[in-house]
Amino acid sequence: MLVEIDFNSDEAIYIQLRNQIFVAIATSQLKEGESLPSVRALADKIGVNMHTVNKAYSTLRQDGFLKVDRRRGAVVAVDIDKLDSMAKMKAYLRPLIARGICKGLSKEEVKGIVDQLYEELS
Amino acid sequence: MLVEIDFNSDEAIYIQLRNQIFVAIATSQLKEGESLPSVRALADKIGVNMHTVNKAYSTLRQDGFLKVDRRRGAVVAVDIDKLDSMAKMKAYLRPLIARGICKGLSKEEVKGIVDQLYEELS
DNA sequence: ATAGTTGTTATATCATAAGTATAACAATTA
DNA sequence: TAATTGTTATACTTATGATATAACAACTAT
Repeated sequence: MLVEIDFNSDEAIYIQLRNQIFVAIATSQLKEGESLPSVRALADKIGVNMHTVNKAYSTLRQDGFLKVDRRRGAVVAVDIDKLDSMAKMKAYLRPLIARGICKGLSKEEVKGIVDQLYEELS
Repeated sequence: MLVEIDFNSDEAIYIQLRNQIFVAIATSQLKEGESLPSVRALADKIGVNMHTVNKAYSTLRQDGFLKVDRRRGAVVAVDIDKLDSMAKMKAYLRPLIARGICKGLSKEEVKGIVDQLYEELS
């Protein structure tokens, strides 16, 4: 699993890290049951503080993407709650779609992008 | 144009404001060429500082949603750049779609939500 | 048993961003 | 002339992100 952090980005490091773990799980680079690097190891690898990685792991655990196994560390364990996931997706999507409509993007164009991303991330 | 700010939200006030203006423009509650409330008036109405509203207006201007006419104040003027808008939409969407795939959402389910939002926001 | 590693928690510090508070400016409007 | 427009400047407080040590209980390996 490769990690690329942009230190000049306006996006928080732990958010960048979380997003890349999303992508890694979606693309099965990280599979269910697989262990993630330890917070200290990953922090050392990408050159950030331990707590920054820990924050990413903590939010991922709270949002049902990881579980902590005392023996194996942080383990990919996706908690499936379809209704909740649909509701969150809709909430996250609303301002984005509104923005797109303002800019004249058609429903078909947006759905085309969704298709591209599913192709890219599945 | 009604504005609702959640002061307990983790989302910045000027971001909440910007998102609601996205929705207002998309739903034609705010039409092309129409004037927005003055920064002072809107700030007073929703109970925040003038500069918070000004920051929302400034980012909207920078991103091509408003223009400033000295005579009429902040005016809705959407700058259409299809390629740029598509690229931004894809960039914003990527981590969201990755998240959805992790949670087992199908391409059809996501596109269904897009349909709902276009219905709701057009 | 000892030493090391796991995630986690607790403080503390620093830098940046968000939000507030006044004040002023040039341009426009009534 | 007086008031309002967006904008800029300065200063302050608060919240958050990131870093830095340090420690803890639970587990692993030697």
